[in-house]
Amino acid sequence: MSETSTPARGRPPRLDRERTLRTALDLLRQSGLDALTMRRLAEALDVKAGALYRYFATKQDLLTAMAERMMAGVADATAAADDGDWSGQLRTLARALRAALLAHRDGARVFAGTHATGPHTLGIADTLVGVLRGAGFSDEEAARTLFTVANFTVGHTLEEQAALEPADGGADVPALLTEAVAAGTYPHLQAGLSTLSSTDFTALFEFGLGLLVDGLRARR
Amino acid sequence: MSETSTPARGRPPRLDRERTLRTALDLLRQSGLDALTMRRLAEALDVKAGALYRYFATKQDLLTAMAERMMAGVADATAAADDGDWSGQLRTLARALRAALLAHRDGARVFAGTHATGPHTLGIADTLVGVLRGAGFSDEEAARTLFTVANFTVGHTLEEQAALEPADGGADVPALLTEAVAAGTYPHLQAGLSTLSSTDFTALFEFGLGLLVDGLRARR
DNA sequence: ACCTGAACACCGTTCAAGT
DNA sequence: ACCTGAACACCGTTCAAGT
Repeated sequence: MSETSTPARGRPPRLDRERTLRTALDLLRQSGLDALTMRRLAEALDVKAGALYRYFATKQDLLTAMAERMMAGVADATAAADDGDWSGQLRTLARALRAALLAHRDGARVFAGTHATGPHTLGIADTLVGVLRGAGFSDEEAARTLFTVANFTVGHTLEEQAALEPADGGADVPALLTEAVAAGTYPHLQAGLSTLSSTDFTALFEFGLGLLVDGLRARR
Repeated sequence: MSETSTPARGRPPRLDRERTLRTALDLLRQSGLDALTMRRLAEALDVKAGALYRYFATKQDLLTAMAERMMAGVADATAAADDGDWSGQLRTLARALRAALLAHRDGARVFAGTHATGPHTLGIADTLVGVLRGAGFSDEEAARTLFTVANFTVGHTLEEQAALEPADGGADVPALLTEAVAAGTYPHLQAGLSTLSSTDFTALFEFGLGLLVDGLRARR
């Protein structure tokens, strides 16, 4: 009885899902999604690329596991908060989801590109639906709200992280927008220019979240 | 004076942005974004891949032009509609945006992965902001609503089109969800299961859009 | 049992050279 | 001026063979 229950015949593995996952998330944080290749990940693990396929059937599988792992902190952050009624709890949940995506470089792109169905992801979903059912919303309204809040949050954070990246293509969006608007063609965009080129994504997220919550309140 | 104003010295080009763009959108419709490679596009145009770079600096450039082209029909579809007050016009705009993304395979993925700032895209944005300003919302509220509606719509359609794709990885999401929920671990998801595994994305979109509109109404 | 070596079938992009 | 040929520096994935 040296350490584990299974006999462990042959050499002990140098690799496992856990170490691979941690290294992949580190590499993501350092280099971004486009630089996260199976070959570079293997190199960081001091192994050849082919070896990764013993633990993850495809790269997509690995990305799904990464997305699920990103959701790990959300439940705790939510439980810790003291947030009153259903609307406060819903806000807390949505903010924690955005924060979890923002906590990893390209987090929203990874999450949007996969379909995580692990315990963390399902736990968050269950909690959110539970908050709404507890507040008297129907099962159908609660389920639809889950999707609406998730889709809005992911859509928002996708934009937010895209705006944060260097945008190596050249001119950034605000600059292009300012230029196009200056020509006088888009009067309404011109009026909202200061907000449109603002980088206060938190205020923007809170605005959208506020609309959803008020819309829900009107339905009770 | 044979045909155009410019002298056209040398052979007439076999390629141009317009034909390349049309062929690229055709290829997208037939094969999806993952199969849209510069090499395959070149083959469809009966040319070698290197030739494409005379018209588009990078693949990202081509994708941005495709995203802009997808927005072409939105303004017309919006103008044709007879939709009453600001809330009806806002709904029409959001529905037309979703329809434009759905009209092309992987449309939302293409749109989300680029930052189109062409006249169609800016025209839609200007119209939406104009509707809200005309209804008495502040410039800031109008601009923030633009982002909220766009982010929600793109986030929703990303999910919708992902659910429509074959999902070659194996079991589909509803199946996985049903299985996980059956274990009894997620009581609230279990209650909403019929809605959660429903494929009525139009109803889902309308629910979210309705929340946003009602939220806006509460702000006037 | 676990990993390497080596290959297969691709990618986006560049650029000298041809026409 | 426009396109080809050929290369550069990569990809994800598979699988016989080694240890």
